[in-house]
Formats: sequence, structure tokens, C-alpha cells
Amino acid sequence: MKKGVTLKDLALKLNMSVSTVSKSLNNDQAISAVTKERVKELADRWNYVANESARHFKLSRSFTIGLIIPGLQDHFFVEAVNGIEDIAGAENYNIILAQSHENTSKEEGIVQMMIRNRVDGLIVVLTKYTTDTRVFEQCNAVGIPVIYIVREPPNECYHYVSVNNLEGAFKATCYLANKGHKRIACITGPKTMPISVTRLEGYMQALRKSGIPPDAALIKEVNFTERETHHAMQSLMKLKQPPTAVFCFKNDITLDAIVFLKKKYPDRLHTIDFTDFGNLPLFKYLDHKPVASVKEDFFEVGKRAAGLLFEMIRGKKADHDKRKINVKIPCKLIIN
Amino acid sequence: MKKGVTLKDLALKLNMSVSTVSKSLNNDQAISAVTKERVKELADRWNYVANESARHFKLSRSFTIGLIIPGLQDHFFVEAVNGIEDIAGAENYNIILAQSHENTSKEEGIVQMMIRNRVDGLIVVLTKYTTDTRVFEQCNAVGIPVIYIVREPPNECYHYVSVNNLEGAFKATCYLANKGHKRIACITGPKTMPISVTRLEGYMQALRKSGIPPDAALIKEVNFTERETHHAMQSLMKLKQPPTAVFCFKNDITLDAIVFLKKKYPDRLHTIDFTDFGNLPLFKYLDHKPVASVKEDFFEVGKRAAGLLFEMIRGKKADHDKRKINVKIPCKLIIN
DNA sequence: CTGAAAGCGCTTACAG
DNA sequence: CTGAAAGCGCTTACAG
Repeated sequence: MKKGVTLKDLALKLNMSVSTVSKSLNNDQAISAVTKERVKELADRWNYVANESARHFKLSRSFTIGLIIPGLQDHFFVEAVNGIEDIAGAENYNIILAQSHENTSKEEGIVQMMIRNRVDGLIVVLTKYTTDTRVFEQCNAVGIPVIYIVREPPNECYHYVSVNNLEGAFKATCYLANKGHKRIACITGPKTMPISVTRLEGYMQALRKSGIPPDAALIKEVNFTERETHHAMQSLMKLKQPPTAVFCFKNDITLDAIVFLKKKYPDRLHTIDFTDFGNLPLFKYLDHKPVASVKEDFFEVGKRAAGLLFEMIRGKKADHDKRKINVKIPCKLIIN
Repeated sequence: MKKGVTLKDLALKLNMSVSTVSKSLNNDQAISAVTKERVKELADRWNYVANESARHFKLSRSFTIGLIIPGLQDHFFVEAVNGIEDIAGAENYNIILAQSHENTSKEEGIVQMMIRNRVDGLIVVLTKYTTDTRVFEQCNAVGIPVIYIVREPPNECYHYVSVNNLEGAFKATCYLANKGHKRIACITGPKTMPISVTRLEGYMQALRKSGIPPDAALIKEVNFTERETHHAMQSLMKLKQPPTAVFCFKNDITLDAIVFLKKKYPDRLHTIDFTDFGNLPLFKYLDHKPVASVKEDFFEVGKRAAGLLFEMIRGKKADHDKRKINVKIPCKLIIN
């Protein structure tokens, strides 16, 4: 890298000390107005650009937060990133973004990298498969606060921000029950993901509240592949009393389920109501879509998580504070 | 931030010099095997994590590349990010990602931040509105190589990697001509964007090659709002000889155009063939879609751009090398 | 094979 | 109001 202008260069030219130059540029009140003027003028003229990495090093603060997400293809994560960026920008913080691509060993490598780079804090969406969170505990050990978002960690003590999945699943299922459906199926995610369990619980509570007896045959667990969803739908449709409504874990499942029905049961397609999580913006272009969809405000999740993280960085919340923070952003049910 | 273990701590405990500890951990060949062993053992036991920011500072290299994109909502940009990440990861480089949100003054601020942080190189997708690229020239002035991707910069000398828009537009239009269409409209982007001009040129070349006389009335320029696309379609449909096919600048336009036809000219919907750029994965869920779509390989664009950037960082390509690099990744036409 | 020393560019308590 | 000095944690040419 070509050498940039340094404080020393300016000091030399101006015949003053490096300290004075530094203080002038930082608008230190101890420095006289004329001196500041002279310094700033030359700095401008010479295109001086402060070397942040020297500054960060000196201050032992990187003014950077680390952000780990499984992947950018998922637009929910992108919304969270935007929320975080919003807050971080206002705090003049940078973001190092890394994708785990749902790979736990990659995830661990990223965390190590974040520690080596001494990020001031970490916000993370775990991979689907993360069960060992020791690396993250190492973060806490070296004083880097960690906030988990969207996916709940399997360990004991943590700070977690997400949407209210229970509420969302409850609302989506109630909507179907209120439409008069009695046979409501649930296609949820793998039970290794805490969110799957929570959404299933919301579904169950809604049934209970609506006086509908739960039926294990109506509950399917899939791992989000088109193939598994088709399987699940097939076995649902073959039941003596097939469902007249399905609450799906998320959009992708609904879409695949509809594809399946179009192919195998085209006459039944319009007899089945779907609800789900996601409220894809692209719905408006679809001919067949869920009757209602839970809109999750991940932008707000990101903002809240970043806000909490900065409180911790500033030390308002001591990081040895072991009360776990658990924020749930409310969900809206969007009727289509 | 809590203090971490430093080289000095290790040196003290081991009764050796900081230099020796440093060299041991860096596997310097000058150090004896036993010493290395002792050092590594303690480092492990004490959970020593090298302070990269000190190292970067010392080496005046940040091992970080800056990446500026208008926004993460656009999945094309995300693909490019992934391609870049792929290469950067292999080089053990980090990425600072920032979004300009199509805001030129934000963009400028980001570049300044990147310079302050002494990134080793910069890859950028300009905002739609960027006309002044002086900040980027400042990067070059301080020795930070810049590579533009996807959107072509308006200045003179630059390195640019994108897809072959001319070829894509040509293929997409030829496909329509080969299907027998004579009245082929073109809905393109604002002519302030060089890509719009290029794609229009591809369309024109295809007409010429197919012996179809161009008709200015068939060419519409929109700024990507639903409203403008509806307007454009309206005026096309009102022509004495309305088009029987439309080549659209991108998916979003096709989708909006189809919405318009469904609403206003439902009977004509199936008489008009569309082609466009984008090949949205979601097409499979749509009932009406373009007959063919140009698939742009932005992952490859990202990889190539990152590859070139690292060559420049390593100095293989001197950055005062003023020959401009201009790479065009081929486009595939996907027939639906 | 090991160590003493300089220095990367900044900030900041302290002295004057 | 200004400056001399120490130090953040590393790497690396140099000496031994």
C-alpha cells in the first residue's frame, strides 16, 4: 500500500507536535482556534485521511461488529442485516459480514476470525445444525458480547432477539379455525430447530383454544426440501379424513405444497386453505397463494439486537450480567 | 474490551523474548522444534488469540476488502457477493460490506470510510445515479485498487467486470424473432444507465440481423416502477400495430407488464411473448412467465472481479497500470 | 537458534 | 494552549 499522509507529516510541515495535530483534528477544546484552523487547512490540502486501523489498535476497539448469518439468499436475513446496519451506521460502526452457509465448522472458523479481529460485538444467526456453542462462549470470555437472533441457541445462557413465533403460529392457525376448518394440518420444520417446536406449540395452543382435538396424523415434519414437502402432502392427502387447511412452517413449504397439489390433486387445490410464515412480496404475482401469512419484522429484530449490543458494548449492561435477554418482536397476520 | 493474552504474556511466562514467541507461532523456520512446541502448548492452554488488528496495523495491510453494493434485496448482488466471498475466503481476507441504498452521498461516505479503514481493495456496484467518481479516484491515489462490477462507471479509466449485456439482449431478441415475431417491443431502463443503452443496442442488433425494421414507437424507457411499466405497456397496446412480443430489461418489468395485461387486456395476455433478463428462480411457481430469460452469472462476475482485485493487491498488475480491464461473463438464454 | 530494538500511526495522561 | 513521552501488540531486519 502506498503511504498516506500521517500526523507526523503534518506536524513536521506545520512545525508543531504530533499531539497538537492529533488534538486539532479531534477538535480538542484545549487547542486554540487558529491552530486548529491551520492544521485542518493543511490536512485538507494534503488529503489527509486518518488511519482508522492505527486508531482502533491504539484504542483497543475496532468500531466493528461482526455479523454471522447462514446466507444472504434468504431475504429475511437480509432484512435483519439492514436493521442492524441502520443502527450500526448511526453509531459509526462498521460491519464485518460473514456467511456460514449452514456449515457448523465454517461457522466456528468465522467466530475465530471475529475474535482475532477483535470485533466489539457479535450478532449471529446460527446454522440449522449448530449444537455446540463453545466458540461463542469463548467470545464472552474475551469480552465480546454476543446476541443471537432469529434462531434460538441450544445453550443455557444467552441474549436472543427474534419474532414472536408462538404468537404468529397461533394467529395463523386460529385464522383457519375461525374460517370453520376442523381438519387443520401442520407442516413444520425439523424438531432439532427450536423454532419448529415453538411454531408447533402455537399451532397446538390454537387448536386447543378453538376446541379442535389434535391429531398426530395431521402433523408433519419436513427439512424444507421440495421432496419432503411432497411426501408430507401425499401422506396427508391419503388420510381417511384429509385436511381442509394447512398451516405451513414457511412460504417455501406452501409453494411446494401447492405445486404438489396442482400436479397430483388439481381438483382439490381450491378446497384447501393455507396459512404460513413469510408473507413473500412475490405473492402478488401468484395465482394460488396462502389465505393469510404471518409477516415477521426482521428489520425490527435487527434494530433491536443491534441496539442491545451497543448497550452492552458501552457497558451499560455488564457482559457478566447473566440474566438472559429475550426479546420477541410481535408478528402481524396479513390476510390475502 | 477485556484484555486478551498477548505475546508478551506468553514470553514472560516462558522466559523467552517476544520475538521468539512471535516467530514460533508463525512457524518461522529459524526456531527450534522444541521451542515451538513449548510456545504453542502454552498459547493453546492460555487460549491465546492473535490480535489481528495489531498485526494489520504493523503490516499496513488490513487483509480486508471493501464491498459496496446498492442493496442486498437484489439477489443478483447477493450472488456477486457470494462469488467475491468465495475468493476472498480462500485468500484469508475479510469483507467489509456496505450498502449505498442507491444514495450517492451515502456512497461517498462509505468510500471515505473504506479509505479510513485502509481496505486493501474495493469492489463496487455504483448507485444508479452516480455520475461523479472522484472519491473512487482518490482510492487509486492512495493505492487502493478499485474494480467496478455490474454497473459500468461513467468515468474514463477503470476496471470493470460484468455480464455480456449486449450478447444477452441480442440472444433474447433473436429468440423472439426466430419464433416469427415481427412486432417486437423493447422496454428498457433509464438511458442514464449505461446498461440500458447496451441492452437496447443488443435489441437493435438483433432486429437488424433478423431483417426487422426498428420502430421507435416500440421502444419504451422506464425507471422500474410498476407505474411506469404499466404506462409503457398501455401506450404499446394502443398502437395501431401493437407488439406481439416484448423484450424487457429485467424480470421485474415483465412481471409488472403481465400484471397490467391480466388487468386490462386479459384476452391478449396469451398472444404476447416476453423475454427478459434475470431468470428468477421463482418462475416455476408462476402461471404466466417469459418464454425465455437471460441468466446472468453474477457469481462468476464476483469471482472474476475478486480474482483480478487480488492480482492487483499482490501487485502483479501495477495499479498505475492504466489499461482498463473489461471482462464480460457470457450469458445463457434459458428457454422456459 | 534466540533476543534486543525499532517502528507501524495514533491517543492521552501529564508536565509545563 | 502546546509538547514530550509512553504505549497499544505485533513483525522483522539485524546482531550475536
